[in-house]
Amino acid sequence: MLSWTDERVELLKKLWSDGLSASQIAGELGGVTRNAVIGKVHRLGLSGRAKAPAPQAQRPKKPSIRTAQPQSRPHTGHGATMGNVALKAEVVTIARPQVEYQPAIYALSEAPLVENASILQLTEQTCKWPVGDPGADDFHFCARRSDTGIPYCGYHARVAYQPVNDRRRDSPRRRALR
DNA sequence: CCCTGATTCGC
DNA sequence: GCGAATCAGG
Repeated sequence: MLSWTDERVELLKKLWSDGLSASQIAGELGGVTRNAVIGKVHRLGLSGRAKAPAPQAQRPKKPSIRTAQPQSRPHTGHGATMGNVALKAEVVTIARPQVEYQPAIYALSEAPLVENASILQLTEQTCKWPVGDPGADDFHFCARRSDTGIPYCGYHARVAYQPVNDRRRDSPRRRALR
């Protein structure tokens, strides 16, 4: 069993005060259940968080990396004036889900916000993709910018969620329609 | 049924 | 001290 080292306790305190749920913290720490986390929180006297964990209520939204489908396309060949075309194009642009396009904007070559980032240095704006063997000394997190509302940079978002898309493509529902 | 934190109690 | 089992609740 992994013991509560000073480092792990420190991380627990940080994540707990950040409003993460016990199960989320257990997932970050690894090797412990949410019950263990809650038990530790109580023994540390941390129960009763200052701020509400926000309305993160039910399951976290799974960001979709599907290829964006424009709601409409400007009809360039059917008598629309230049002005109309421009107007439609503008509407389409506004309707674009930003998450879908961010991966194309963020290249893997961008420098991490924090070099060799430890989990303690990750924020809402840093990619949480683990790099290397978690047991190795040089283990760290990607930490490239990710302010798209998803926990990964553009590159790792593709890596992380592509399998989900594949599964969706082969869902029973889709097979039935084929 | 998914999830949440709180509590108990054998280890 | 630890955490699984259990409880009460959203």
